[in-house]
Amino acid sequence: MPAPRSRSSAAERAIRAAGERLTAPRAAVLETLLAARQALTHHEIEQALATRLAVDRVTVYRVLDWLVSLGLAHRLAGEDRTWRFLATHGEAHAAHAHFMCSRCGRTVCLDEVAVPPAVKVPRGFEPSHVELNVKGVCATCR
Amino acid sequence: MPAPRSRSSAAERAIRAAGERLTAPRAAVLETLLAARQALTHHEIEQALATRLAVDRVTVYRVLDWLVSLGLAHRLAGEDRTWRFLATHGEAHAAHAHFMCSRCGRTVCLDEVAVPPAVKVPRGFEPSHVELNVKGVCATCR
DNA sequence: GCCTCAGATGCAATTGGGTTGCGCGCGTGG
DNA sequence: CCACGCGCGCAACCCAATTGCATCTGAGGC
Repeated sequence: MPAPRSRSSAAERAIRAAGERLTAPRAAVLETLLAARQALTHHEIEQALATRLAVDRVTVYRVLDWLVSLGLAHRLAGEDRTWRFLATHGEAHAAHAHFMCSRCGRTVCLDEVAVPPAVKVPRGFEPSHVELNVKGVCATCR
Repeated sequence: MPAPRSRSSAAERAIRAAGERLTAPRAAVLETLLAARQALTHHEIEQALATRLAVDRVTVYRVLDWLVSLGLAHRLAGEDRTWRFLATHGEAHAAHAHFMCSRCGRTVCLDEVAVPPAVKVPRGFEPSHVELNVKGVCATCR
């Protein structure tokens, strides 16, 4: 049960809780990610921000890197060779599946699909996490 | 039981069998892929070719695209936003897992890991194939 | 409330993987 | 051996992402 719209947004609270400096670009980017129902490209984030706050392209990149390093966001490499970002909604979802549309690049989480928690890898290799990606065509592209 | 080095290489035979024009760059690229024990970047392929045949950068890209469209090769998007290619050794391996090193990008097949053949996706979505990628650090990078 | 400064931002230039356009060359079928 | 259409090489281009640097600012200390 989220508090009935406190003065500080969930994004701001998360940044404060992490003991990091709270700035307008950071809050805006994280809010955008938290509100998204699918993985967003850098470009999509920039567009979403445009209506509320002018943020430099480079700053968006840096904020995203920073969110990833803090564990507040995920970075996904898509088929179109662009990064897509996803907020980690508190859940430390170690592993979860994604659906990636080969036509439009749209990427959504598949929470119902189980991802093998551990896999057998060659001697000396050290796995950090497992990604299960389903490629195909999304509903709107069909 | 491969034939004891016939006049035509496996690559040449595969191209002929596909009813496609056989050219030096095509044979050389496919031979390189078939000999590789891991996924190769465009750059790695170019380097491997350099010792035996001068092939233009663009030609390598086009040959690779062509191999993929013929189903003779796979294309993988890596974390470093570069394509990596893998020969499909005859096996129509619909789904198989890969290990990707976050440090050097090295990508190898994990034949022992089972990939779920079918997954549940949202209504209207049409999955074509499933990719299971294990991210981590490889033996040489540790 | 004001000062300070490490760290965040904005701007411009750069990198690098990948792609495209086009004329020439060559593999293949006749 | 010839003709033709596809594949090749060259050069220019595209664009996501990165880097360098000067300026600005959030947040703790006074």
